Amino acid sequence: MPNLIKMKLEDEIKQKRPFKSEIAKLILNIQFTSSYFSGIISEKLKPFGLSPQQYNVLRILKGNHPKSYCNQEITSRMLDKSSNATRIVDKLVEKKLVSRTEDSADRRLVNINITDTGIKLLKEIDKMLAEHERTMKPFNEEKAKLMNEWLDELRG
Amino acid sequence: MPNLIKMKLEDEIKQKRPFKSEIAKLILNIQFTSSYFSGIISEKLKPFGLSPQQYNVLRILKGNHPKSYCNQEITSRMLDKSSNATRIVDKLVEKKLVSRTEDSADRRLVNINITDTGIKLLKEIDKMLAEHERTMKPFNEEKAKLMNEWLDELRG
DNA sequence: AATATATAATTGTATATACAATTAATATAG
DNA sequence: CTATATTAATTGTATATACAATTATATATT
Repeated sequence: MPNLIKMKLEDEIKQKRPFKSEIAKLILNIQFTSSYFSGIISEKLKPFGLSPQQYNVLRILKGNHPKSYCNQEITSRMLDKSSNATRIVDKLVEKKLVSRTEDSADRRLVNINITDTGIKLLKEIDKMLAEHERTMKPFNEEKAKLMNEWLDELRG
Repeated sequence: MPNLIKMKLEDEIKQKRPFKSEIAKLILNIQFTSSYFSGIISEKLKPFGLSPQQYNVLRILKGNHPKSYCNQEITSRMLDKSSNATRIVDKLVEKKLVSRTEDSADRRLVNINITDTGIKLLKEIDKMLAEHERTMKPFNEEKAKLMNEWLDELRG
């Protein structure tokens, strides 16, 4: 039901009293909407055996392919700054989607590359996501652009 | 640094290529902004010994005080639908912020109430949060209202 | 060059989350 | 009225997260 019709935040979380302010409501709404999309994305990724975080890291690495990124370069590009890149990369190495090599110039660093298998998997996932987007209700690009600016401002 | 000046999402996650669309960017921006606020809120709650989820549940219960809510009524009102209300309530009971009583009419249900200690703690937290809001850069209420509508639409 | 400081990654550990399995009580069907 | 299905909460368990501690290497200081 929540997916089919537009529902106000108050209805989704069954809040009775009005919010103290639109901004107070906005913070909750952002958290709720984020969790809503995480749920959907996580569900869509399940058949591919990836968690949203693993997918995020794979995309970061593909964005720099064929060059590598070290651990901290990945961390600084992740959506969730507090997560542990080492362990996420562990999982991706297990699945042979990325490879690790020690940096010869600075041996503290470890260079991480996406493999061909990883690139192929990402292509499949992107195809699936594009398909999914087609089934979504269209949302105005101009509105999205404004919202992006306002979200940046809200954090600023 | 990210807290002091307005920074675009691309800079925050050091993305080089432009996004495929404003909407694709928006989904990421919502997740990033949500994680940003969660971090702040979680930090602010730490001195009170509460996690964001525990705080969320306390507020839900206060919203219905002096009446109780059962487990599923709490779950349906939580921001994150997939979390386990039983365990969060466990923690709150340990801290004597809520109490549990078996429902006499339907013994499958457990009625959960916020205690006086819980209400007092929430008052302190609200005071602290109001103080924090005063130090925040003001954000236009009208913009916030529009964003709330658009977020609802985006999920719809 | 030896020592201290800083940086990068990993590891340890407690807590939280996702989700299936279980238990207990109630509602429904034959 | 008994058997079955449904509902509510709890428990089990694997995985993920937060964050401190550790290890290894590099840089800076005397």
